Amino acid sequence: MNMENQRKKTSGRKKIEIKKLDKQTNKQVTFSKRRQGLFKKASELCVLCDVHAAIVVFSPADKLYCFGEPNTDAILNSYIRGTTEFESSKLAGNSQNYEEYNKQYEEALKMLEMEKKKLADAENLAKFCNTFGWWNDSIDDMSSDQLEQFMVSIYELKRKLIEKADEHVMKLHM
Amino acid sequence: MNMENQRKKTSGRKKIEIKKLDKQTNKQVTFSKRRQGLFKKASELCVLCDVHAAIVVFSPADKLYCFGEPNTDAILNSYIRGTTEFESSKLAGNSQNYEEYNKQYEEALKMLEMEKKKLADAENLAKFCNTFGWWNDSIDDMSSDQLEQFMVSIYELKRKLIEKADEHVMKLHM
DNA sequence: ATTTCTATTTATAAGAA
DNA sequence: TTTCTTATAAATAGAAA
Repeated sequence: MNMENQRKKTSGRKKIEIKKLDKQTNKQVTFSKRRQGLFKKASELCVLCDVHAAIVVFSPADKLYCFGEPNTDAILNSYIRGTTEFESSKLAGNSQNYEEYNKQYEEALKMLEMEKKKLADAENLAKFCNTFGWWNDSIDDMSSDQLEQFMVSIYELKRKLIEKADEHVMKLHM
Repeated sequence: MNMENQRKKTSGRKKIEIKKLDKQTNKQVTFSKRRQGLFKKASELCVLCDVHAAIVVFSPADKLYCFGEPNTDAILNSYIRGTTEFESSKLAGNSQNYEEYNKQYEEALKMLEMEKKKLADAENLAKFCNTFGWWNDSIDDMSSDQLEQFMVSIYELKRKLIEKADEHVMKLHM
């Protein structure tokens, strides 16, 4: 390549901020290009992953463009009915707007599970205590054997809990 | 950087043919990545060109993912009606889906709150037990996490204690 | 299922047609 | 509105985590 007199034909791609484009013409061109890119990406996704998808876009001039694999209507029908071939219960997220919401929900569920697990442990301890009737009778009434066994068991449990505590970092109310 | 012994950490991106991926795991990963990319592109398109769009995709596991600007239902509604007006969706199916979803979330939150309350109670019990030396080892030197685990585990004990403990016994210790 | 890392492959902003 | 060119910005395949 003649570096000496080979001027760059273009300034090349420039970084742009993702915000509403001002110039109408530029907006049109960008829409055209990016819509093509979007549909291409969608197509590749469908082929590569063997999945169905549909896209509906309205141009700046309110013209409708759509993509569908196998076809737009089929996909949208599935979505709208939320059933047929696809169960609505498999809904992973209703839209990008719900994503944050969804995350919160998942988070809440996760924490709930952890709490349940903790309570399950407590339940085991309770059963253990019931076995020795500690709460029905007075400690004074326990035989020395029973008492000793009880304490040993409590120690064991406590040790396990301490070990386990290292795995969990719950700061729910700390 | 040491060029001599600085091995490339990855082979880098490879060109791939756009055809159905065979390996299930790879398909899953690719789907996740490309779906994100697709939604991002859609989002950028909507912002840059100030337009509306919606995407519906079913994952390899038949989970539904969707994107919508301003929201999926509105766009699809417009598409179906063949109009450019963006009315709020009146599609019962989806409304129900959302409501059901919302209900589940609220439910989860409510239960989480209850669990939190229980833990708070357990904490009080732990302090109580410690105060009266019910445990041979002091729990003072337990880390907060350990302590919490411990407290959770004796939650059930506390409940039974409150239910069955003799007022007299309690007063003896107090 | 989502995400990290990084070498490469792709997509594209500009400018002009 | 879509296309061409090209320098550069972005997306992402592969391997793990």
